[in-house]
Amino acid sequence: MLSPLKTPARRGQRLTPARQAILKVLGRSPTPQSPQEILHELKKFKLTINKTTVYRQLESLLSRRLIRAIHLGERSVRYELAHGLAHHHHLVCLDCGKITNIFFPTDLKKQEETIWKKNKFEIFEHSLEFFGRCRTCAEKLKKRPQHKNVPAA
Amino acid sequence: MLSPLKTPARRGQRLTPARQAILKVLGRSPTPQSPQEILHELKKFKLTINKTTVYRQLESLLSRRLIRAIHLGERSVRYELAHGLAHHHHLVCLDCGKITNIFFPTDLKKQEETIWKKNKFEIFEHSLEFFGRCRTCAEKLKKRPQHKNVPAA
DNA sequence: AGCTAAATGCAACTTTGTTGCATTCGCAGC
DNA sequence: GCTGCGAATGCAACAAAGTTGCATTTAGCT
Repeated sequence: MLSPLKTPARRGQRLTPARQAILKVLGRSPTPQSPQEILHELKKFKLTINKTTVYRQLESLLSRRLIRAIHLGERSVRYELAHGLAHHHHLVCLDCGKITNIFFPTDLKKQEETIWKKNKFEIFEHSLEFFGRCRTCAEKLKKRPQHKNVPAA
Repeated sequence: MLSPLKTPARRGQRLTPARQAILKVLGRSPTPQSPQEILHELKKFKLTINKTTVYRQLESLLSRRLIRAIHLGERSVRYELAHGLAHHHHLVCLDCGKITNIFFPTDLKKQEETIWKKNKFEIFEHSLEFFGRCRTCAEKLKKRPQHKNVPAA
């Protein structure tokens, strides 16, 4: 994360090409994108945007709740449009890294209430991600039984 | 994560001072620790262990399922003993960064079954973390209404 | 005690994200 | 449409976190 901005409240006032392009990239992507991936996508649009700008725009968009940060256990954080999709979670394949969105009602309301009662901890959001092996990798495994990221216990 | 080891299967064969010390640090800590924190703790034991060794041991311990990796939206991954505590989740205060373990039955079995049926995605593990504000920070806020990491929408 | 491969330390390196500062540009007011 | 202000950008240098190659040490076997 970037450190606090000098004038955080004023950020995100202008509709600049960089901001538009980043939103466009995120809008087109079905799954959350890392800063590196965004940078890479921007080049396809023939827009060479400096990485500093990308990081700063992502922070601005995040602080205004236009995008959400997703943590899938990688070095980079991923981002997705906050209002692009209904509330959902992610499946992460530990073999190929593929990310899939899943939509189903996770009724955590009761549990969030319990936490509030027990711990007096006020919950703003939660993160629920599933890690495992996707169908494609499972089929490959049948043919050639070997995989890289999931060593035996 | 480190790239695949040359001989991953053979790692973790010896009981070395470094391995013992890292397990001791994790065993003493109530909440998951980052590599930096582990490194810092080790110094308290008058053990100066190289960061490379720490990263390699953590990977070895992880691959043997002696520890678990926890991702709380920071740059670093955190680790905790795999068998130290029953299955649990975490509360992360966005104001002060405090981490709390919570133990309650999250019945995600049905949902994991649904995912298997629908997506043919085999789940090995899940990650459920709650982000918000702890009691202490909430009380501070009453006195001096200001906080840093949770800008208004 | 000697052997061998696992484990370690070190330095150099890569990747990812950050900061300071000079310059450019969106846009509100004229 | 011009102008001025401050937001936004680019660049280069920096910082933090993690990785690699390789020479050396050491745990655990015989």
